[in-house]
Amino acid sequence: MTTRDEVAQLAGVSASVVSYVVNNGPRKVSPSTKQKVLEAIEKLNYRPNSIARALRVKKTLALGLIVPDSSNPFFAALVQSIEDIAYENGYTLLIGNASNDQEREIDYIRAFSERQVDGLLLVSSVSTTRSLEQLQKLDLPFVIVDRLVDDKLSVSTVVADNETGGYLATEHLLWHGHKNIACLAGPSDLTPSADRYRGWQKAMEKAGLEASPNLLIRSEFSSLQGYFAVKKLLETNGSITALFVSTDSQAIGALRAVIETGLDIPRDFAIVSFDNISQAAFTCPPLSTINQPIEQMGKVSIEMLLESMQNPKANFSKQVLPVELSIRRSCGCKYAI
Amino acid sequence: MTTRDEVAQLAGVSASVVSYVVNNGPRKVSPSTKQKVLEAIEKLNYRPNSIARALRVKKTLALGLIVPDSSNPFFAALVQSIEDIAYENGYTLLIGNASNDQEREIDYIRAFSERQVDGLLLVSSVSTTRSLEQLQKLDLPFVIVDRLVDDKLSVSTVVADNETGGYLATEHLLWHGHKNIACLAGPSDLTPSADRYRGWQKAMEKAGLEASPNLLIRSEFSSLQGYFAVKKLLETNGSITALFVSTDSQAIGALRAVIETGLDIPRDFAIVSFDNISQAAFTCPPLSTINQPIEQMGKVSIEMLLESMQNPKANFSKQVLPVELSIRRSCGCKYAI
DNA sequence: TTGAAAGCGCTAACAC
DNA sequence: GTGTTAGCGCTTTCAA
Repeated sequence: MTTRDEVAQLAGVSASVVSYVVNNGPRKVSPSTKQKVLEAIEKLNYRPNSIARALRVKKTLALGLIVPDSSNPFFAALVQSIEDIAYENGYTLLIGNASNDQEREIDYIRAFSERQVDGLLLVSSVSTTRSLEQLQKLDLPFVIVDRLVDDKLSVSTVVADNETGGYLATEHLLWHGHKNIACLAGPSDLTPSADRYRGWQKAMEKAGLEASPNLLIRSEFSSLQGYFAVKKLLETNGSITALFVSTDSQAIGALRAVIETGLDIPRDFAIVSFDNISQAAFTCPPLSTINQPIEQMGKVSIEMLLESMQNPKANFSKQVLPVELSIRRSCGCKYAI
Repeated sequence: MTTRDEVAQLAGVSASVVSYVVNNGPRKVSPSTKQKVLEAIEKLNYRPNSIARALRVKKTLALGLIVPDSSNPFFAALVQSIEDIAYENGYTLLIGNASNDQEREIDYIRAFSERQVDGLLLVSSVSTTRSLEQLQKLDLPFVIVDRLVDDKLSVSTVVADNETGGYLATEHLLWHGHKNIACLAGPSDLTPSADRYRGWQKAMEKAGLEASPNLLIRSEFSSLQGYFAVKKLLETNGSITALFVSTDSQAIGALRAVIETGLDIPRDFAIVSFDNISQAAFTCPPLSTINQPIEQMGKVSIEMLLESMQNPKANFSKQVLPVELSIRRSCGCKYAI
């Protein structure tokens, strides 16, 4: 690797001048010397060492992102959207897959902070509290994504309006005339899961129906677990005619479980789920689902992070992004895609 | 941020001793001083600055990974498996999504090398040649994943046995009695796509059938593009009864296109695809597909990279990983999942 | 318009 | 067993 000093030597100038031309500043250099430097850079194929630069200026232009499961389509889409905006802003993304493991998550927080990332985006695997403790004593700008934290804490968060989403989904199922509407929720310690569940509950109660415990089942956020959960539900409860599922991933398994019992969707059984991942348009039947503005979520997250990087611990904000029902076929509506 | 010098001062020792206890070497320190240092570290909540360390030792313990589209389920799975092994080995992953854009890919190569990653894993978006030029003059260990390069080049690669996969898939369709077997390939400049296509071609020819151009269609690697391509194919060619699709993503769209024409799969029409992403088990009907050993691919890639990091430009290797047919329902076989 | 020099936080070779 | 010191490659202030 060639260094700045070698360039300086070849160009016959001092090291600082090389720096000025590489960074276009902070001082001006005469066109002729600039030319010489540029030629030397070209000739030696010089590339500035950003590690050395980072040490000096105390900025790495790197951001950390930790997610529970990067191959889950929802997170994959979120990661992509975040990566995109990071790239636009000249930042590089360090990615950590916590694999739904709290220890690993905390490990990554530490590793990324040691690597001096300028900011951190975190989607917690389990509860956010322990990671929060870790982060608080780290003096590292961060924002919590897709997880709600105690309102009293001075922590920036961005989430979708999960409760409203659960409500809208259930309401739509009620509108189709269903009364026995079950809910397939996710793990209870994740706030999106809890909020979507609450939305279902409220819609049921508003309609004068009981959100009874035996209408509620839970599973991890995967198609396979969704499949098993619904399979079991249908074996024990034959009167159910509709289901609100807390993620599209689970719904993909749910569809299969329902179909295997010989029921036709949507004729005999309706499903509305949540997320609107791109696969939702290609299930059979296509999923009616609550659209989560994934791109916007990524965009807002980074914007908030950059904001709090400029204004360290000044202001924090809690953003709740709107959701809407995206109608396809699984709910019983007539129109396709 | 507290630094090593502050720790040294509080513990009443020299800076090097702090270094020795933090790194468990290279020199021994007496238990008592070690204790003092540890206490100071604890008290000040000291975290070593790995940027400074990297500058000194010329190792960042960071690896770069560039993929064409991180939200594509296949790449998402690949990224996850690579991240996992990187983590096990104490490396952090910088991730770059090229968005199928050659310029952006090259941009990332440059950015990652400036960041002094210890090694790079690349899945090219378009042709690998331009990126290869860039990499060659960079003196950065790298391995090309899921793309073949000219055998004569001293470049390490790991790919699945795509041609055999295409052959096996088509052979299975032939075994089911199909004769008019079309092929939905991917972009022709990507080697996996070209190789899978060749597998189809060879199987057809071996069976004495013509791999005629009007049995071949192409689309990008997405469900939506797969859908459009097959839709068009079926409109213009009514005699086709089976289809080999070069990726599961495309096949998900293909399934839908076929079903919309009123045909039943697998009764009237059979499909075998490629990749065996986790979603393939949940389509309807579930996809029979060529299993690509994604985890192993990640594992082997990193191993090869670590190898060539230790042995700079000494030896390179070209690994071809075996594939196998994973039978579900879309091909016409009777057994499920 | 440019050069010299200090120093970012760390490691490790050289002293003792 | 421990302290001192010379850098790693860079930015930027201080001088000229």
